[in-house]
Amino acid sequence: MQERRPTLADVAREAGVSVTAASRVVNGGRGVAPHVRRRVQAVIDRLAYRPSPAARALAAGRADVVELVVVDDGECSLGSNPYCGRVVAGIAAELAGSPAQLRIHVVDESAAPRRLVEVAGAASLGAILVNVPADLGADFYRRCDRVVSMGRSAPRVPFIDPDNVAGARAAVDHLYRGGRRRLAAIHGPERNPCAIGRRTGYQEAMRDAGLPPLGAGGNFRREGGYAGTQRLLADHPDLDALFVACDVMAVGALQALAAAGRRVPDDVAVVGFDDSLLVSCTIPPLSSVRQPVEEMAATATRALLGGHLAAWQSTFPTTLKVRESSRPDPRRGRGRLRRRPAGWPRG
Amino acid sequence: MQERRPTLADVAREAGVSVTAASRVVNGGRGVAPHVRRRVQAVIDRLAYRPSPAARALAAGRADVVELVVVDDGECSLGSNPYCGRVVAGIAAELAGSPAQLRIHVVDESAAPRRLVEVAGAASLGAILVNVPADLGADFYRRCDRVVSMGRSAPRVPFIDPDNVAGARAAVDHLYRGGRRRLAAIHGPERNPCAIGRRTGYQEAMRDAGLPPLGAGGNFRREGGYAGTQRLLADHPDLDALFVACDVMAVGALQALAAAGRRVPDDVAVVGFDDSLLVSCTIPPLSSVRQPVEEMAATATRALLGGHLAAWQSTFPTTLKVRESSRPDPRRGRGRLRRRPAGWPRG
DNA sequence: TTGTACGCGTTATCAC
DNA sequence: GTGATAACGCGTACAA
Repeated sequence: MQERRPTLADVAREAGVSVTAASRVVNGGRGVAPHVRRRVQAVIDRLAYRPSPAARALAAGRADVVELVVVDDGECSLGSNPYCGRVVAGIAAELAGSPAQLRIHVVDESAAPRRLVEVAGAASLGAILVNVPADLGADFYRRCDRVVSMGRSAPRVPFIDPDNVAGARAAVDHLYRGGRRRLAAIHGPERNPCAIGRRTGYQEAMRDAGLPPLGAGGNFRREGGYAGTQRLLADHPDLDALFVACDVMAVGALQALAAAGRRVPDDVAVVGFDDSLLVSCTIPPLSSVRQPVEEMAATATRALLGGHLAAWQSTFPTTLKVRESSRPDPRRGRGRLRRRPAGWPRG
Repeated sequence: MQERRPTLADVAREAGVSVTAASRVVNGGRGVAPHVRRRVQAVIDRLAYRPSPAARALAAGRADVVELVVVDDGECSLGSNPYCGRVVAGIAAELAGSPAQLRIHVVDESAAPRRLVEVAGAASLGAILVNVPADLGADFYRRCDRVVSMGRSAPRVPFIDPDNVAGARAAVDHLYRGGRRRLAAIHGPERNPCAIGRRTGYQEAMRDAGLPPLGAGGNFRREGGYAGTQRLLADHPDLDALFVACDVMAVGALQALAAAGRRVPDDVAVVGFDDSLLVSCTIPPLSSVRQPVEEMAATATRALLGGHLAAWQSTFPTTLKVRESSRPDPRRGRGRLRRRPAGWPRG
């Protein structure tokens, strides 16, 4: 179907120079006379020469490939979780224009330990980890230090994460200012680092506000949000606000509230976390704490390409996106607002 | 950080055989004495030998890589469209276990013509195309015949698609049996092959039912669903069912209906298309025509790996998933025209 | 059945 | 500034 692709040797011969010179031109290397460079470049364009990634990888001992490793535990799979897609989009955007490419490994939870060893051994530019448990992250890091974890991992593993604590605090703050006082939360998985941060933020903010924390445990699934809301409604029928640790669960919460006959936001205000594509799909549209996943993934990618990763880490600010699900109820008067206690977090 | 990875030569030396024999064992080739095979295999395991993809690609002239090409036109980006994630998941699942890997190219609409040429030129195992317009698909096929388009493309380009026509018919059928007679549709982009199939199915089914088609054009975005629904409500205030060409638009439709004070499914039944993760996020849960995207992507991948792609094509059955948004209204008799509920219409 | 030797397209080292 | 040339790790005719 296609002719043999032109090689560097073809270019060199055609331009009347050595392959070394041609290689230098291709790679923008130093030590080539300007007129030679121009001549070679012309030939490259004419032949539509593209270097062979395989040969380049073999010779250089490293491939221009960023590995994306996603551990699929049912909650976080590419097919069913908006987060993963955003990560891919962010990496892809950063890689566009560079010769580097993105390779994806979706590994089943059970096969993860084995598969991660393989990927770590074969990684070149580096790897980005999504939903990789801390112990496996540490293991990976031991084998390959060119790695960034999306979200905190084991202590020394480079990571990038959103400011979960501040995000949760902002959500509580916003709900409090809207006059809500029976302010409950649905948390994520017990030991998930993101979930821990969001729970901490909620608890700190509630303590600062002098309110009792009302929490229900959960996973990061819709069903968990639904069940958690049912439990909370049973235990605290008078609750008037919900902070939910992720959008997917928040969707379940909205459904549970609707099923229980509570109006949103009139009876109960709801704020989710992630600001995923789901927020505009609910009725009413969901307030949510935005984490800039695409930018974070792009930053992680840049860090990998850059190289200096020793103890690298980065925390991105989160921003509260207020939508219909948490508009202040006009019936709640300002008079019901408590005075701000000392140490109340700034917005 | 890591020792030099063992090479095939290491394995051969360690096992006391030639590299050829070792290579045969690695690749499961024929012509190796059983006891030799076992001995070599033992060494491979002991050294944890993994063949170098780069060297293999260079020597064999082809890399074990499946290229996924997604044209990002704003409607179909990995970050914001559930469909793309499902494709990735399907390919990844099929590739798990094989040495082949998945490489992702998200190409901007404007850069698509240029980028597709590059990918086609460098493709090895082959490519899977998502949201690639027919003309570009034809162009790609001309340069590289190891390609499958997700959804119909230009005439000779191998493709895999859901049975859009039958899916749409099933949706209309279901709504009709639920007693709906003022049955409108919101279509997808004018020239999108999937959208065309769904529109055709709707129109055929309506004709067969002896009902006048009521259609509004749209894109595949939520806003399009919202606007289309508003238009339809304005033009046909008595409509009692909506078939929407994709879930994302259906979400918009649900919102528009809610804003207009129409109850779902009591006043208006809604059926979407795709059965994406959105269906369980709406209130009420959305009936939808399921297309098995993951399986389709896996099948496409298998086809690529298999090789015989000349004029290959495959159409997958769609199945209607009935949920709350289109439950038959008990007040409606089967086949009887509906009675107007009290308090309607308004606005 | 087994082994030798060359080629794949590129980078990098070192002489010129 | 330029150019031979040796790796890089593997597949595979071809010879034994």
